[in-house]
Amino acid sequence: MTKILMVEDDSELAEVLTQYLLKFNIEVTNFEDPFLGLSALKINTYDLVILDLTLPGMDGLDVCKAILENHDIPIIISSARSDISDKVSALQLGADDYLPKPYDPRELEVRIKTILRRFNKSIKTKEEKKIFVLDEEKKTIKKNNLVLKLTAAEYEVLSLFLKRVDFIISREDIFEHSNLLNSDYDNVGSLSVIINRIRHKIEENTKDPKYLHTIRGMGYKFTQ
Amino acid sequence: MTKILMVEDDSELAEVLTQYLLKFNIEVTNFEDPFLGLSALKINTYDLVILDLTLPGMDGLDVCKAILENHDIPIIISSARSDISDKVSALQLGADDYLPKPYDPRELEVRIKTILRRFNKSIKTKEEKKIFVLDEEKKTIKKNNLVLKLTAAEYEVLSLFLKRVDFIISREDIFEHSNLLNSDYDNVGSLSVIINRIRHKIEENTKDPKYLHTIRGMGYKFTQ
DNA sequence: AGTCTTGTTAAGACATGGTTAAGATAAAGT
DNA sequence: ACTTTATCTTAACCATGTCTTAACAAGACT
Repeated sequence: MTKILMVEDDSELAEVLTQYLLKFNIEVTNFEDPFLGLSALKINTYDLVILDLTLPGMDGLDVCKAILENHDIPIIISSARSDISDKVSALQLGADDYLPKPYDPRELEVRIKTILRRFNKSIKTKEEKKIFVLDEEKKTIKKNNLVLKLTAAEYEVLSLFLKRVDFIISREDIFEHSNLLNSDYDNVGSLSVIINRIRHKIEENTKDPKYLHTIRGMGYKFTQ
Repeated sequence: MTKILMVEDDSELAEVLTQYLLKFNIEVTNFEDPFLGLSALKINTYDLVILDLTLPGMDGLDVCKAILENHDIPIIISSARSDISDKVSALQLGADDYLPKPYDPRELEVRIKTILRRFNKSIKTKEEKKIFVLDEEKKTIKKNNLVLKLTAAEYEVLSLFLKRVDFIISREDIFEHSNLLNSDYDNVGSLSVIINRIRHKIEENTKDPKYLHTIRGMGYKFTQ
């Protein structure tokens, strides 16, 4: 979960952005008062700051400077002023991006991700990247939030793959971990038929699978 | 001196920017043809790429993708199109910034500096940047965080090299430590074919290998 | 009975590793 | 410097084992 500190006095806008970003597993905490924001930064850890420059009664750039002096955290400046000298001075001061209002929330979202990608390459907004979701209780597997229509054996096999994403699973392993399939280690032929059927349900092009890969001589591997 | 590779088919604009950025100790090399730019990137080292999206007769995003696949270099997209979906897809692809034309050269200058500031910082933080990473559990080898598509025999051989970086390994040794390859010490010919195939997957220029070196009369040596 | 699911089979598609031969390259000999 | 020789590279091809897939059979469930 990515955590963001926002300093924005327009509470309505803040709420809209908070709701929007939440969809992408980004948690926003807003402070209308920049000093409250500054002290929150000292207590909690955040991944990024979104700072409104056009704060009433004070210079947002000073706040920006104050943050940078004490923290190594990326800052995105958001401002109603869009003239070039503002942009230049904010970025020169150390901000990482400058978004003139009004902006599209989608742009904010990708810019956040772009900056965090560089800042810390290991920030993987994991949840949103999951195309396949296994629900063991309901015994369903969703692809892009759509429940796949799988038979019992297909579910059994695919769920095993989902529990061991990126690992090579041998045919024997699949038989071992599945109580449905005939535990005859000989009939590997039937397994390729099941794999084939699964592929037809989850892949766009079964000839060139995106998710369920064959590792020749070893078994299969699932990649999200 | 900061070196920048620019791909821009408007030669007039390119000239203006080159002159402007030179004042700030930034050297710009422009290529009107993106493929020339791509090959220049392989030969020389640059600190950043400025890529014009609206290239005639081709998709600039493909160029962007091609660059990112082979290089870890910041990219600023410059485009005459300013609609949100273009921005979003470019940034999602891995670009570091998106500047809609026309823009002020001053803004370009500070954005270059902003990105390089972060980029250099993030390089400093990652202690060891291993280019090749072997994951014996998953039976994968990554080059720059990208999983290489290797066959069983190729994996076997390359993983041996990765375990003995900087050591000369004789052909016999390779056969000994690999259970896949025919243990006929005579058929050294087939090994050079495998080496060749590995080189094609990991080297930029197989004629002048950066990693997998031939030690004539002795064997091979791998260097990270 | 009718439908759905799983297993069997067999043809053939495919990837892989090996073979070969021509050519490139480097070292050694003259 | 030149030729010779040994060594290595590389493209093209082939044999082989592996995997896919369609069609069908057998069984299970409704």
